[in-house]
Amino acid sequence: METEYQKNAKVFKAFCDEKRLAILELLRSGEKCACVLIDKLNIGQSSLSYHMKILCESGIVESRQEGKWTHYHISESGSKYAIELLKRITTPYAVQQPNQCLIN
Amino acid sequence: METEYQKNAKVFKAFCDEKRLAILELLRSGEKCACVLIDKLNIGQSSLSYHMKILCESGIVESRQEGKWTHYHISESGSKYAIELLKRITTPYAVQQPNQCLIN
DNA sequence: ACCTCACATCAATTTTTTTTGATATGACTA
DNA sequence: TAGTCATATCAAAAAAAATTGATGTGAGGT
Repeated sequence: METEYQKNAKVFKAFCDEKRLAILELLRSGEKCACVLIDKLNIGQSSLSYHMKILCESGIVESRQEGKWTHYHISESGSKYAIELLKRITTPYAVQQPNQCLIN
Repeated sequence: METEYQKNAKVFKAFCDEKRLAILELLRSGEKCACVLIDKLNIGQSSLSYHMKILCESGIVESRQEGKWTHYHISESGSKYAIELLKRITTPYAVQQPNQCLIN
């Protein structure tokens, strides 16, 4: 069984590797075919495939098949989700303070 | 030399491990001493120290010395920075389109 | 000054992630 | 339907991250 923490960690795996950040940077300018990414990034074919799998599993990237080619693009909903999640896990929450009302 | 990608990856290293997410969750309710964290998570002393170092280096957590004790808390500025960074790297930017003006 | 406590650091080991080269799959093409 | 191309998957190797137990360090207490 996957814990909440493992599930959330998976989302941020997308961003904790420099190769994947480089891939995302390329995708920022629009959808790219795998072959273009391989070409621009100096990376082996199976290595790219591995990273794309992680990016897709994180929800940050989506793929679209077109004949033989696979095109990848940044998922708007996935990105929004990650941003909200990041906000949530870094926001302190109000702790039940001992009652400080003087008349009690 | 550290690339921009390596530098950014370091920020998100804070969030891609379940133990560190568990630590952050504890810190959400307020500053905690290392000994409390060790106690609440089931983790060795040197292991906690290792994770705290990564969290501090990411900028997400800050530490405060008080006598023998080290207290850790979530850094508001570090969190804000991470959120802005995440927004930036997942936001597609407008690409120079071929000029589509009909009179040219 | 010595002892103890809380934590950091280190070195060795274990575990996980990443890379690599080989092979599989599934779509187009001749 | 045989061949080729793009990509996924696999297994082995390499590299990086995490855990562990031992030792170091620096603050307080006696």
